[in-house]
Amino acid sequence: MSRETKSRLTPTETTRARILEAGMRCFAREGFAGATTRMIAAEAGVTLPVIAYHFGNKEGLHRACAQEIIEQHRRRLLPLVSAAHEAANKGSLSATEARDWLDRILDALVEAITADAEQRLTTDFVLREMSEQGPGYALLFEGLWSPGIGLVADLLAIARQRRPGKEEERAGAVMLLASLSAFTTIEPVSLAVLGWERLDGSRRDTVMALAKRLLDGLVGR
Amino acid sequence: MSRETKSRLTPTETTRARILEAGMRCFAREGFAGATTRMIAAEAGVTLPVIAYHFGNKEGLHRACAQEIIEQHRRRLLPLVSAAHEAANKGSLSATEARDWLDRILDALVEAITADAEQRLTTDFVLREMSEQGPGYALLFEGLWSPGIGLVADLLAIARQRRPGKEEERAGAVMLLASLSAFTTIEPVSLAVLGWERLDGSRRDTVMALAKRLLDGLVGR
DNA sequence: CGTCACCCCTATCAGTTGATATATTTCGTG
DNA sequence: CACGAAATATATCAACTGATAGGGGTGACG
Repeated sequence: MSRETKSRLTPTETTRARILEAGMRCFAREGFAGATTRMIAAEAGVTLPVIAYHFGNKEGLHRACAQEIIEQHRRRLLPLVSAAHEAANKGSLSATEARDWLDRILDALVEAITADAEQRLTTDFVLREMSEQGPGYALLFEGLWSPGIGLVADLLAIARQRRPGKEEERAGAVMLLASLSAFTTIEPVSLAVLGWERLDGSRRDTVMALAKRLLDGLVGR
Repeated sequence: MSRETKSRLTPTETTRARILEAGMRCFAREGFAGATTRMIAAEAGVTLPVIAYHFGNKEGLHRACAQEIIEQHRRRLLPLVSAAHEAANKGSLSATEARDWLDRILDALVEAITADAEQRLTTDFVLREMSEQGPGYALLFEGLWSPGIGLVADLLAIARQRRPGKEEERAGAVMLLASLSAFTTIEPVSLAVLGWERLDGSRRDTVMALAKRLLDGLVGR
């Protein structure tokens, strides 16, 4: 379970890290059932049993990937999210300020979605897990998804000058974020519909503007 | 390929129909890769080779399911869709009329989403296929998805009093429909977030109202 | 130098899956 | 009833998957 080693980045740790990264890529691309342990091992440059040695089994690796993603996002998004959450909870947030927070969050999400494949790894992993609900689902739901929806819902409530906690706001938050799945889960389909090859510069702006208009509708302008 | 029999519903045809239905259920529930031919055969009450006898192989069955869905939807939605499409193409549609059509389409979609499991079969099948892009993908994309998006995009353009065909409207249509995936692809997740058990009466109204508000945002009220 | 824990590999297993060769049944038709 | 074609079942195959038993190499430490 705990793998504290005295010196950092021993050869063992780099092997473990390589497997973890290969697992992320494969799971994000193929899903838990679709990714084979041989595929992961090959991509990590190791042989099959090494995975079991470090992570127990395929499920263990999947959970470890989910945990890694949660910690990455905590490191990256914690300042943004905790500040917003704190302000929202204190009740010291005006409607327009809440709307600003929502804009910023949407910006960050569209940014994450339109990033290059390497950066989209975690996004793809998480969204795929929300559809499949594999071994890492519970971790991601509790550690990432549920709190994220909660934050957006609270901000929505403040922006609409209602008291938070209502189901309506949570459902709205869920649907708003789901609208972005057009360019994640079913991205190739959407790109084919639009005749786009990928989501570069000006097209990202288009998507961003559309997300803002959807938000407008939710907030009631 | 062609299986025209003179008399209707010969025992052979009912076997074929049972397999088709079992395939729909299994593919909708587990996806193309996840559903096993044995699972389908058992659910249809036949043995393995019968599937191959009627459909060639697993891929053939999957394509046949996709084809069946397309024809079902054509029969069911053709009056609605073709009337809307015709009106949209003739340019004889006012902005408010276009908005009415969009409302009606959203109603129908939310209705389809919140129906019981049996009725959601085709919806689940289609959406799963948009994510996985299995053997039946091309059929569903050309026969259902792409024209559907096109219709919504054209109506959106008219409702906004722009000329149709712009990428912006198509992207908006894609995102609007994707927002509904909150209660299809990732339905269990959303229900867990909301503390709901299922999407019954009043909750369906909530979702419907939210979809309308998202549409408001797209149209610009 | 010995040895012992740690790390990684080769080889192999049992279970599952899609497919099919072959046998049996069913049924219309003469 | 006879017979042949269509429809279904039995038995089996090769490929693949997750897992692991067992061996070898390496380095820290006495």
